[in-house]
Amino acid sequence: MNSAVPHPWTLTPREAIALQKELASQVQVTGKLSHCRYVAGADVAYTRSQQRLVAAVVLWDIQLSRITEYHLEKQPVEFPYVPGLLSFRESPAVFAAFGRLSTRPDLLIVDGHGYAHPRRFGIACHLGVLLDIPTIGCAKSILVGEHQPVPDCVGAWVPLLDHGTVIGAAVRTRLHVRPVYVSIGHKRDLEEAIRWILQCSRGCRLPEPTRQAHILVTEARQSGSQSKKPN
DNA sequence: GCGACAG
DNA sequence: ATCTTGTCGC
Repeated sequence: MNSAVPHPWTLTPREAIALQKELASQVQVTGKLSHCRYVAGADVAYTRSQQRLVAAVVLWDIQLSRITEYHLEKQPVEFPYVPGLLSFRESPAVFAAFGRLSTRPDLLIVDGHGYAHPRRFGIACHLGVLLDIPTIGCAKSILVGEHQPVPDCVGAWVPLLDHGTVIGAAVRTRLHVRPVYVSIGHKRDLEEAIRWILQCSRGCRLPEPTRQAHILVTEARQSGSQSKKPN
Protein backbone atom coordinates (compact mmCIF):
# COMPACT_ATOMS: atom_id res chain seq x y z
CA MET A 1 0.00 0.00 0.00
CA ASN A 2 1.04 3.59 -0.49
CA SER A 3 3.34 4.42 2.43
CA ALA A 4 5.90 6.87 1.09
CA VAL A 5 5.32 10.50 2.06
CA PRO A 6 5.30 12.51 -1.20
CA HIS A 7 6.43 15.72 0.44
CA PRO A 8 8.01 16.70 3.75
CA TRP A 9 5.75 17.58 6.68
CA THR A 10 8.32 19.72 8.40
CA LEU A 11 7.34 23.07 7.00
CA THR A 12 6.83 26.52 8.42
CA PRO A 13 3.21 27.74 8.49
CA ARG A 14 4.05 30.06 5.64
CA GLU A 15 5.44 27.26 3.49
CA ALA A 16 2.47 25.09 4.39
CA ILE A 17 0.07 27.70 3.04
CA ALA A 18 2.04 27.93 -0.20
CA LEU A 19 1.96 24.15 -0.53
CA GLN A 20 -1.80 24.08 -0.01
CA LYS A 21 -2.33 26.60 -2.80
CA GLU A 22 -0.15 24.48 -5.03
CA LEU A 23 -1.78 21.15 -4.24
CA ALA A 24 -5.30 22.58 -4.34
CA SER A 25 -5.13 22.46 -8.13
CA GLN A 26 -4.83 18.68 -7.95
CA VAL A 27 -8.15 18.20 -6.19
CA GLN A 28 -10.72 16.40 -8.32
CA VAL A 29 -14.15 17.79 -7.49
CA THR A 30 -16.19 15.28 -9.44
CA GLY A 31 -16.85 11.58 -9.19
CA LYS A 32 -20.14 9.74 -9.00
CA LEU A 33 -21.46 6.60 -7.42
CA SER A 34 -19.63 3.36 -7.90
CA HIS A 35 -19.54 0.10 -5.98
CA CYS A 36 -18.75 1.01 -2.39
CA ARG A 37 -18.38 -1.55 0.35
CA TYR A 38 -15.40 -0.48 2.42
CA VAL A 39 -15.54 3.00 3.86
CA ALA A 40 -12.57 4.05 5.96
CA GLY A 41 -12.85 6.58 8.76
CA ALA A 42 -10.06 8.64 10.32
CA ASP A 43 -9.80 10.67 13.52
CA VAL A 44 -7.12 11.98 15.88
CA ALA A 45 -6.88 12.55 19.64
CA TYR A 46 -4.20 14.13 21.81
CA THR A 47 -2.53 13.15 25.06
CA ARG A 48 -3.18 15.39 28.05
CA SER A 49 0.22 16.97 27.74
CA GLN A 50 -0.50 17.49 24.05
CA GLN A 51 2.98 16.14 23.42
CA ARG A 52 1.72 13.28 21.31
CA LEU A 53 -1.27 12.41 19.19
CA VAL A 54 -2.98 9.18 18.20
CA ALA A 55 -4.58 8.60 14.83
CA ALA A 56 -7.00 5.83 14.00
CA VAL A 57 -8.06 4.59 10.60
CA VAL A 58 -10.88 2.07 10.65
CA LEU A 59 -12.23 0.03 7.79
CA TRP A 60 -16.02 -0.04 7.94
CA ASP A 61 -17.82 -2.77 6.01
CA ILE A 62 -21.12 -1.28 4.88
CA GLN A 63 -22.65 -4.67 4.10
CA LEU A 64 -21.78 -6.22 7.44
CA SER A 65 -22.21 -2.89 9.21
CA ARG A 66 -19.11 -3.41 11.32
CA ILE A 67 -15.39 -2.70 11.59
CA THR A 68 -13.32 -5.16 9.61
CA GLU A 69 -9.93 -3.78 10.53
CA TYR A 70 -8.30 -0.79 12.18
CA HIS A 71 -4.90 0.67 12.90
CA LEU A 72 -3.60 3.15 15.46
CA GLU A 73 -0.58 5.39 15.05
CA LYS A 74 0.94 7.33 17.92
CA GLN A 75 3.38 10.11 17.11
CA PRO A 76 4.88 13.20 18.71
CA VAL A 77 3.15 16.45 17.84
CA GLU A 78 5.41 18.44 15.56
CA PHE A 79 3.21 21.14 14.13
CA PRO A 80 1.20 23.79 16.05
CA TYR A 81 -2.54 24.07 15.74
CA VAL A 82 -3.19 26.83 13.25
CA PRO A 83 -6.72 27.21 11.86
CA GLY A 84 -6.47 26.22 8.22
CA LEU A 85 -3.31 24.17 8.64
CA LEU A 86 -4.72 21.22 10.59
CA SER A 87 -3.49 18.82 7.94
CA PHE A 88 0.16 19.48 8.71
CA ARG A 89 -0.48 18.56 12.33
CA GLU A 90 -2.61 15.44 11.93
CA SER A 91 -2.03 13.97 8.47
CA PRO A 92 1.33 12.29 9.10
CA ALA A 93 -0.16 9.95 11.69
CA VAL A 94 -3.31 9.31 9.66
CA PHE A 95 -1.19 8.64 6.63
CA ALA A 96 0.89 6.07 8.52
CA ALA A 97 -2.15 4.29 9.91
CA PHE A 98 -3.84 4.23 6.53
CA GLY A 99 -0.76 2.67 4.98
CA ARG A 100 -1.18 -0.45 7.11
CA LEU A 101 -4.62 -1.33 5.80
CA SER A 102 -4.67 -4.70 4.11
CA THR A 103 -7.68 -3.68 2.03
CA ARG A 104 -7.93 -0.63 -0.17
CA PRO A 105 -10.99 1.43 0.95
CA ASP A 106 -13.49 2.62 -1.65
CA LEU A 107 -13.78 5.87 0.29
CA LEU A 108 -12.21 7.68 3.25
CA ILE A 109 -14.18 9.94 5.58
CA VAL A 110 -12.02 12.37 7.53
CA ASP A 111 -12.94 14.18 10.75
CA GLY A 112 -12.42 17.74 9.54
CA HIS A 113 -13.08 19.83 6.45
CA GLY A 114 -12.15 19.24 2.86
CA TYR A 115 -13.18 21.88 0.35
CA ALA A 116 -14.88 24.00 3.03
CA HIS A 117 -11.55 25.64 3.74
CA PRO A 118 -10.07 29.13 3.21
CA ARG A 119 -7.91 27.83 0.35
CA ARG A 120 -10.30 24.98 -0.51
CA PHE A 121 -7.75 22.46 0.73
CA GLY A 122 -8.63 21.09 4.13
CA ILE A 123 -7.23 17.86 5.56
CA ALA A 124 -9.71 15.71 3.62
CA CYS A 125 -8.48 17.13 0.32
CA HIS A 126 -4.85 16.79 1.33
CA LEU A 127 -5.20 13.13 2.29
CA GLY A 128 -7.24 12.43 -0.83
CA VAL A 129 -4.61 13.86 -3.14
CA LEU A 130 -1.71 12.16 -1.37
CA LEU A 131 -3.42 8.79 -1.15
CA ASP A 132 -5.16 9.19 -4.51
CA ILE A 133 -8.42 7.93 -3.07
CA PRO A 134 -11.97 9.34 -2.87
CA THR A 135 -12.32 11.32 0.37
CA ILE A 136 -14.98 13.32 2.19
CA GLY A 137 -14.59 15.84 4.98
CA CYS A 138 -17.09 15.61 7.84
CA ALA A 139 -16.51 18.29 10.49
CA LYS A 140 -18.36 19.11 13.70
CA SER A 141 -18.09 22.87 13.39
CA ILE A 142 -17.52 25.54 10.75
CA LEU A 143 -14.12 26.88 9.75
CA VAL A 144 -15.40 29.22 7.05
CA GLY A 145 -18.81 29.89 5.53
CA GLU A 146 -22.38 30.25 6.73
CA HIS A 147 -25.74 28.63 6.13
CA GLN A 148 -29.48 28.88 6.59
CA PRO A 149 -31.24 26.79 9.27
CA VAL A 150 -31.30 23.07 8.52
CA PRO A 151 -34.80 21.53 8.45
CA ASP A 152 -35.58 19.27 11.42
CA CYS A 153 -35.62 16.08 9.44
CA VAL A 154 -32.92 13.43 9.26
CA GLY A 155 -31.30 13.64 5.87
CA ALA A 156 -32.12 17.33 5.40
CA TRP A 157 -29.30 19.64 4.37
CA VAL A 158 -28.59 23.17 3.25
CA PRO A 159 -25.57 24.50 1.37
CA LEU A 160 -22.62 25.95 3.26
CA LEU A 161 -21.73 29.18 1.49
CA ASP A 162 -18.59 31.26 1.45
CA HIS A 163 -19.32 34.63 -0.10
CA GLY A 164 -22.04 33.05 -2.20
CA THR A 165 -20.19 30.01 -3.46
CA VAL A 166 -21.10 26.52 -2.28
CA ILE A 167 -18.21 24.97 -0.40
CA GLY A 168 -20.06 22.22 1.45
CA ALA A 169 -23.28 21.42 3.29
CA ALA A 170 -24.75 21.42 6.79
CA VAL A 171 -26.30 17.96 7.10
CA ARG A 172 -28.83 16.71 9.63
CA THR A 173 -27.69 13.17 10.45
CA ARG A 174 -29.77 13.11 13.63
CA LEU A 175 -32.58 15.07 15.26
CA HIS A 176 -32.13 17.60 18.03
CA VAL A 177 -28.37 17.95 17.71
CA ARG A 178 -26.20 20.27 15.67
CA PRO A 179 -25.70 19.27 12.05
CA VAL A 180 -22.37 18.02 10.70
CA TYR A 181 -20.51 19.89 7.98
CA VAL A 182 -19.83 17.87 4.88
CA SER A 183 -17.52 18.90 2.08
CA ILE A 184 -15.73 17.39 -0.85
CA GLY A 185 -12.35 15.88 -0.27
CA HIS A 186 -11.20 14.37 -3.55
CA LYS A 187 -12.69 12.45 -6.46
CA ARG A 188 -16.31 12.93 -5.44
CA ASP A 189 -18.91 15.66 -5.83
CA LEU A 190 -20.87 17.21 -2.97
CA GLU A 191 -24.12 15.38 -3.66
CA GLU A 192 -22.27 12.09 -3.50
CA ALA A 193 -20.46 13.10 -0.35
CA ILE A 194 -23.72 13.92 1.39
CA ARG A 195 -25.25 10.71 0.16
CA TRP A 196 -22.49 8.56 1.63
CA ILE A 197 -22.36 10.43 4.90
CA LEU A 198 -26.06 9.76 5.34
CA GLN A 199 -25.71 6.18 4.24
CA CYS A 200 -23.00 5.60 6.84
CA SER A 201 -24.95 7.27 9.64
CA ARG A 202 -26.59 5.00 12.18
CA GLY A 203 -28.64 7.21 14.46
CA CYS A 204 -25.69 9.14 15.84
CA ARG A 205 -24.49 12.59 14.82
CA LEU A 206 -21.28 11.28 13.30
CA PRO A 207 -21.18 8.72 10.51
CA GLU A 208 -20.07 5.29 11.74
CA PRO A 209 -16.55 5.19 10.23
CA THR A 210 -15.56 8.47 11.87
CA ARG A 211 -17.47 7.72 15.07
CA GLN A 212 -15.71 4.40 15.49
CA ALA A 213 -12.32 5.99 14.82
CA HIS A 214 -13.11 8.60 17.46
CA ILE A 215 -13.97 5.95 20.03
CA LEU A 216 -10.71 4.15 19.35
CA VAL A 217 -8.42 7.17 19.62
CA THR A 218 -10.16 8.38 22.73
CA GLU A 219 -9.44 5.05 24.36
CA ALA A 220 -5.90 4.70 23.01
CA ARG A 221 -5.05 8.27 24.02
CA GLN A 222 -4.21 7.08 27.51
CA SER A 223 -3.47 3.44 26.79
CA GLY A 224 -0.94 2.12 24.35
CA SER A 225 -2.07 -0.35 21.67
CA GLN A 226 -0.95 -0.43 18.05
CA SER A 227 -3.33 -2.18 15.70
CA LYS A 228 -5.73 -5.08 15.54
CA LYS A 229 -8.16 -6.98 13.38
CA PRO A 230 -11.31 -7.65 15.44
CA ASN A 231 -13.69 -10.54 14.74
C1' DG B 1 -7.42 47.56 15.12
C1' DC B 2 -11.06 43.77 16.30
C1' DG B 3 -13.12 39.37 16.03
C1' DA B 4 -13.18 34.51 14.02
C1' DC B 5 -10.83 30.46 13.92
C1' DA B 6 -11.59 22.35 11.62
C1' DG B 7 -9.02 19.59 15.67
C1' DA C 1 -8.23 18.77 20.82
C1' DT C 2 -8.04 18.86 26.31
C1' DC C 3 -9.50 20.24 31.32
C1' DT C 4 -14.41 18.71 34.01
C1' DT C 5 -20.04 16.38 37.07
C1' DG C 6 -24.01 16.45 37.07
C1' DT C 7 -28.05 17.21 34.78
C1' DC C 8 -31.99 18.35 31.69
C1' DG C 9 -34.21 16.66 27.54
C1' DC C 10 -35.22 13.84 23.34
